[in-house]
Amino acid sequence: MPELPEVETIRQDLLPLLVGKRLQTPFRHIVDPHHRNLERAAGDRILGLSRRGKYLLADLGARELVIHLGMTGQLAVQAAPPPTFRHPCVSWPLDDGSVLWFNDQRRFGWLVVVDRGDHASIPTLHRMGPEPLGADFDPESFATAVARVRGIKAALLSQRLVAGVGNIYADEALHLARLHPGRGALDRHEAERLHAAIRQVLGHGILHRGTTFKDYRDGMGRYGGNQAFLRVFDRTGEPCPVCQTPIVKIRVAQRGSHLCPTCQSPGA
DNA sequence: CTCCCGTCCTGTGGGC
DNA sequence: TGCCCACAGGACGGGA
Repeated sequence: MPELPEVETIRQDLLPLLVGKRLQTPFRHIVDPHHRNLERAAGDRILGLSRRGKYLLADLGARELVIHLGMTGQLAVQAAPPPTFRHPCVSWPLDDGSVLWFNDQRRFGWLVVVDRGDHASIPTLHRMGPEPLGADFDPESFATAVARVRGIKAALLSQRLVAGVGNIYADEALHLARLHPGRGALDRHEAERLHAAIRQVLGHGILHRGTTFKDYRDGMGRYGGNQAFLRVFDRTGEPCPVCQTPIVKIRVAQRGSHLCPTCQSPGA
């Protein structure tokens, strides 16, 4: 499940392989409504590769290629398809003989060409909250926002309070901030703890080149390294790194949620 | 408008 | 051993 650190790692890997190259006619290996208007970008040159939350944005000048990797999406830029790409969805030749390969086992990923900056057809991107590692993700605005929420984990996953947090880093940040995922409105101190925790877990995730829980690979097909540093995610029954209480897994916001029942008591 | 929940998809693993 | 089914989850969209 690529979240902000994984997508940022892929962006850094692919940037030098894509910028300056011209997209040719894409080949669709499968029919999927998640892959929209790709033919519109045939002939466009890739001018830049940026990231917004979990979305990759390839700047095509008048247009933009928007990529969301979903659960299992993988990208590679090379002449032949990586042998591990057993579910190829789109292969997109570039003008230097290399190919942008998109592989997606569970097909929750999105590939969409839009007019540059026109995100109206992509609701989550359109309403995306501030970049967590940017200056406009400030504690004051965040505290105001989380003072109104019904469930803090659902709010984090919505992308509207802050960009790029998914299930893994939500659990990690909530544990670091000592907040139960089912908590409602947060007070000022709690909000400041969570704000700092989000920055820390995402920053460390990038430094470790992402978390490979199962499927994630970087832009060169390599595993991430952050899984060795996870505090609670997928550590059910293992001791809390703070107090040694066994980590439990519960359902919050329709998602599996890992937490320490001592550090993250529901009432605190 | 917001909130909640079903839907999409396939590999995996537990139960029998 | 082999089969079946529940489960995993990001974003969307329909209904309340």
